[in-house]
Amino acid sequence: MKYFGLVDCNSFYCSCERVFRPEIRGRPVIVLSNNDGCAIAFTKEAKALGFGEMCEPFYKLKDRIKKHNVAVFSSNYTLYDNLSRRVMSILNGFTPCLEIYSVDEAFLELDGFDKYDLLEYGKKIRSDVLQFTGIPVGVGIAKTKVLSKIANKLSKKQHGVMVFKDDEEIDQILKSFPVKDIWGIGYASSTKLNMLGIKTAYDFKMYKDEQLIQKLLTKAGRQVQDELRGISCLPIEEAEDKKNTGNSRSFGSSVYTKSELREALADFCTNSAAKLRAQDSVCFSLTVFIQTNSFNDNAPQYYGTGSQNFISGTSDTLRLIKGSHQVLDNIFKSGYEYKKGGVLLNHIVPRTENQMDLFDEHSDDNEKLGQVVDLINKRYGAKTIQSAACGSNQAWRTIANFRSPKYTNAWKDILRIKLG
DNA sequence: TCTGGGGTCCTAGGACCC
DNA sequence: TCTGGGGTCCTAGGACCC
Repeated sequence: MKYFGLVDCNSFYCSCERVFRPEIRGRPVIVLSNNDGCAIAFTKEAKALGFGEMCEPFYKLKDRIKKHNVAVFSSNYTLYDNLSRRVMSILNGFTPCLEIYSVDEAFLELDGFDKYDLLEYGKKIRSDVLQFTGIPVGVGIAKTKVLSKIANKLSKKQHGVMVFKDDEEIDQILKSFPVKDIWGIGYASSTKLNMLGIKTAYDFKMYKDEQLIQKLLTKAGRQVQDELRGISCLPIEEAEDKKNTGNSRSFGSSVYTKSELREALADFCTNSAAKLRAQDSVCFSLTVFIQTNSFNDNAPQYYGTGSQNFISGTSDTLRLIKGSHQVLDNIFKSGYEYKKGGVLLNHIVPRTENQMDLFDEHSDDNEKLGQVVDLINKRYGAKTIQSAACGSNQAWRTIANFRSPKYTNAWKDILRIKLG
């Protein structure tokens, strides 16, 4: 019998901050999004104080944060990525078949493991991850991915581990599990299901008219229904190369000029190209967008977007920057207050499948330049070397007033321990 | 010019996820 | 004053072909 485990890190970003700051354990912690814009992660202590609404603007929370002595951090993605890798490497020791679903979640295939005590196995996973990384996790184990998600959610009340084995017990749980909280059922689908009188996961599981479900929720919704019934439709998916990638951000402060946007786009291209090279791929097309502040009702609004195709695939930062600037020339309109922009790379293929073009002047892309830049930045820290097009003025740079040190990847930030 | 049936490929946009 | 970023999958429909 095959089982699926879902391991999910508790309040992951907050837990990462706590690993190197023992004094804030037990204290409420909140982590902010880019530009310290809004709150995106909360510990259970913070939730108990009434925080926890996803993406609530930081400025609205300031007074309450001060009142309750909440520890606040800007997001520190380098730290979170690093700790995520450590967690995943521990999990890899528990199964040969691991799917890293997100920075803080992974599915484990447990094929033939039911001859062991799955509850004990779950506890062992939990205690090992905590011991070796300092990150607390919850473990849910069931016969399908959708059910393991539900088990995981309930594990929070069960000392961190929940195993679904007994069918009657599962039905009891599904009867009090709202259909809108099922993995794969979002707002649109749950509204449709509610209109059919389906309120709980159990209602959905037992609903007989499968053709209607297929029609209303498409194939994806039908698979969720079967997964609730214990019929596995969603296999573990091995990591694959990204099919699209990109980089976009809200600006630290508003920008008005084309030259500032050129700098920001150069920065986005630099980040995106590094991602491409990291998976040894090239892209054939690039999309740029720029937009004004949609929250400001009083200012004129504009959203500009445009694309450019490349004759041969590329991961050359300089070529991408040049392309993004050409698109910008087409879409830029002066007189607007720009607040956000981004670059998306499409039609990505492995470098080995790149189609060269005899008449393309770029066919001799300097791959080695990119590789050397990546190596230098890896060894000496991000942005040690970059294109001058990224500029130095950078009013658009992200604001991060509460950023923790790079404990795991900058020599100057490594903790020192004094003995005696 | 009109008429039919069958097929592929591509793109935009919706829905969902963390 | 201050409002996140990065993905995937699916479907409908247009363009094109025989």
